[in-house]
This record gives sequence, structure tokens and C-alpha cells, in this order.
Amino acid sequence: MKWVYIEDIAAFNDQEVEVRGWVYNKRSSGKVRFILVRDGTGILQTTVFGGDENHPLFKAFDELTQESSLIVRGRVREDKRAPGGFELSLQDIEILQIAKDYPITPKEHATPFLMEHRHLWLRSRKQHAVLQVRVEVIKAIRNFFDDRGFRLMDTPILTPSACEGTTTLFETKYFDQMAYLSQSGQLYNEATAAAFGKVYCFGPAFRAEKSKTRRHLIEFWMVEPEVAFATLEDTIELGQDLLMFIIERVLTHRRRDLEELERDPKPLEAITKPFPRITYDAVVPKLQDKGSAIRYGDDFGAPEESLISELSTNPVCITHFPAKIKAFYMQPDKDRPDLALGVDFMAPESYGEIIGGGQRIHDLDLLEKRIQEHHLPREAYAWYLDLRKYGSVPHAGFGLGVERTVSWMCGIKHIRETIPFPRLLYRIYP
RNA sequence: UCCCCGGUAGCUCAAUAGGUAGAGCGGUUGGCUGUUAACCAAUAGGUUGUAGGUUCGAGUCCUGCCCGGGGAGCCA
Repeated sequence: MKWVYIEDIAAFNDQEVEVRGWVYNKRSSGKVRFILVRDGTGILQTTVFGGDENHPLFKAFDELTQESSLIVRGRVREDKRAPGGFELSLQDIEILQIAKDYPITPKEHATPFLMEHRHLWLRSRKQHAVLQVRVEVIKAIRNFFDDRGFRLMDTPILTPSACEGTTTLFETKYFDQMAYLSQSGQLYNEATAAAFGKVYCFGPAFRAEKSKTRRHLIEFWMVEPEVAFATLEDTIELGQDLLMFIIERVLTHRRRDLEELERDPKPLEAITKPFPRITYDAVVPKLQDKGSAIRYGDDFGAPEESLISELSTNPVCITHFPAKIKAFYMQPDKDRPDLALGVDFMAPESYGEIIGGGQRIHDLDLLEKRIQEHHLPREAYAWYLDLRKYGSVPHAGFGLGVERTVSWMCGIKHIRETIPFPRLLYRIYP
């Protein structure tokens, strides 16, 4: 008998097939019994009819518990009463293992309990849907850049020095010296961009910040494109196209999962190019009018991010930040050197910053000056300075946070559900 | 790091004013020929996070510690 996956079951109507999976739930109404079988691709209702108590199928049914592993065989039948429209009339149940006392029941549980059982929680419907969206988002990102001629250039995770901040790095021993887990691949991207023109890196980033909010993970995934000869303008265009592409893909391929998550697709469908742009100088008074206590020169907090997202149903691009609150490598505006050519994309619906980027300094003297001003060890940046010595060109890029994007797509509150095994401030198990 | 909140059955919660620790779900047993987190009946299940203190008496009040949740700062 042919082994098929539940997501393909419609193609096998009225045929005898085999499904390998786990018991999601079972129900009984005396002489009619139902097993909901999940196989990783979906959930299928299987039925056992009539017969007497000693029928082998009934005996097997009675033995089964939630999450027991099994192979079922039978005929696929279209039936409106079955969730999904198809069910399997069972001829055979082969039990692989009886699961004893599966901790996650089909009833309510609190988050701490579920996080403690994250390895099992992944089997639940909603978690499954969120991670399916994650898969789609990642695939969309890869396709977007690959199809536009970007070269995937993996950047190192073990690095000899700080990229941006210095107090938020994970330290580890590297034989007889110290190394740090990467917070960003950007500096290395600048080197590969000079070698390959347009590149992107896609990997985990580590921040030892003691952040305890629904928008932070200690370990998160980030995609970072970098383009030689590109300006701030070009990088805004690129970020905009990328987000449009991701949204379109999720809406096309993962509509079922959005339904499972009760995510209203309308706010996503309403997003159109171009995204509104507003400078930092212009947005601060608007925020103050809306009641924010922000002062010129402050960076945005969560309340400001929410207020900005109220400005439009599209993501909003904030540009030209005070150079002081941005990273040392940000290119200054040529008319207003106190402003940095950076951009932050704020997602709608209060999902906050999902993209941060901008144009990098390409002038050697200016970069040297900034490294000094920021008290960074010059030796560690020798290779980075080389990029400005040997054929320096303007260049720009950004970083997109995968988990923040996925929580926005899914309309879920907490970022911890958007990665299979989240690393949080007070949780590294499982 | 700071602020706020919580820890009672396997899970989700309840326990008036300090006075014998309860319910639903899950488990088990039985019933039901189309269930949709099925339903109905019965049944087992507890050192109230931990260490101390106050009291005739503490789940309840006080202190320390442990664990967790929400938020701030910072950021994607």
C-alpha cells in the first residue's frame, strides 16, 4: 500500500493508502470511532465503524493514547463531516509505540509550561502554523536575493572583536585568546560586497542584552544584504521590494496557516509601494503632538514605534537620524553632517522596527576619525579600514529580523513562538 | 540592571475576614453508530516553590532565597 502524506491526501480519493504518523486526538461514539492522525504535513480524521468489541481495530483504538506513533491503512473517502474534507476508513492500525502521559493535552496551558515542553509544543496546530510561515518567509528571502543576482556570503559567527555595541557580546574562549559570538555580519558583508558586488548573509545573531520583552530574543536570525555603489535611496528601495515580496509569498502560500492563527490578512493585503518616508527631524514633532515624551536626539522606545506605525497602514521608513545615536560606520549627510544616512523600517500594527540599515562611510579619514571617537581598538579594524584604502566606493545595506517579520506576518504577540527553540533571557531549556 | 505581578492535583484555576484544600480538563472504569478541544456517569489523584518568622491555628500575614511572567532601557 502506498505511503502518502496528509497534505497530498486529496489526490488519492477512493484509493487505498498508508499514513504514518501520531495520534493527535481520538473520539468515540460507541460503534463509531475516530482517530485524528497527524503526520507533520497535516491532520487527518480516520474512522472505524461497526464491528464488535473484540474486533482488532477496536482493540487497537482503545489502546491508543495521545501522540502514540502508528501506521494506518485504509481507503480515502471524501466526506463533508471530516475536518479537511477527506477521511480514511481504516482497515488496519499498526501501533509503533504507545505514548504514556503526554503532557500537553488538547486543553489550555500557560506559556511557562508550554515553553518547558517546547520540544513537544512544536507538534501543536498553532505552533505548526507559525513555523510553516517562518519556513515561507525564509524561502521568500532566499529566492528574492538569489533571483536578483545577490551572492550568499556566510559571515563568521566567531569573531575577534565587537561590531557595534561592546557590552552585549557573548564571550567564549578561542584557544589562547577570546572570541565573541557575532551580533551582525555587516562588517564582513562590506568586504564580500567589494569582492562580489551584491551580497547577503543569512544567519544567527547573538546579543547578550538583558532584554525581557516580547520583541527580543538572545539568539535570532537576520538577513543582511550589502550592495557596492548603492546609496541610502537604493537600500530603501531594496528593503521595500523585499518586504512586498515576503508579504505576497506568505499571502499566496500560507493562507491556511494564517487562518489557523486567526490572523486577519487584510492589513497585509492593504500594503502597497511606495512606503511613506519621513525624516527623524520631521517625525519627532509629530510624536510629541501625539503625546510622546521624546526629545530631539533620543532614540525611539516602544511607545514611539507604536505611534509611528499609526501614521500609515504601510511600513514607515524613518531616515536621517542624528549621527550620535547611530553606529560609528554610518555615512553622514553631505549637507547636514550631524545626520546619518540611516533608515529604520517600522512595521504596521505596532510590530516595531523590522529593518535597520543605511549607507556606510567610504572615506578612509572619516572612518578613522569615527573609530577614534568611539574608542574602538584600531588594530581590530585594520582589515575593515583596508576596504576604504583599496578602491573604496559608496555602499549600503540593511538587516532584517526574521522573527520579528514572522510575528508580524502571523499577527502573534510574542516573538518566542516564531523560532523552534527560542533562547530567552531566563530560558535556554530545551 | 530596574519596576510590577505570580508560584495550590499531571494541566488550567478556585479557596469569604487566618479556622477540615475544591472544580474543570487530562488519567482510569463503564455507556453511546458521525464525532469536531465530542458527550454522559463513576473513580483515583495534594508535604500549597523553598527556608524561617508571627499565631491556639497559615494556602492566606511578615522576611530571605529560588523559579517564572509582564514591562523599561537597548535593539532586528
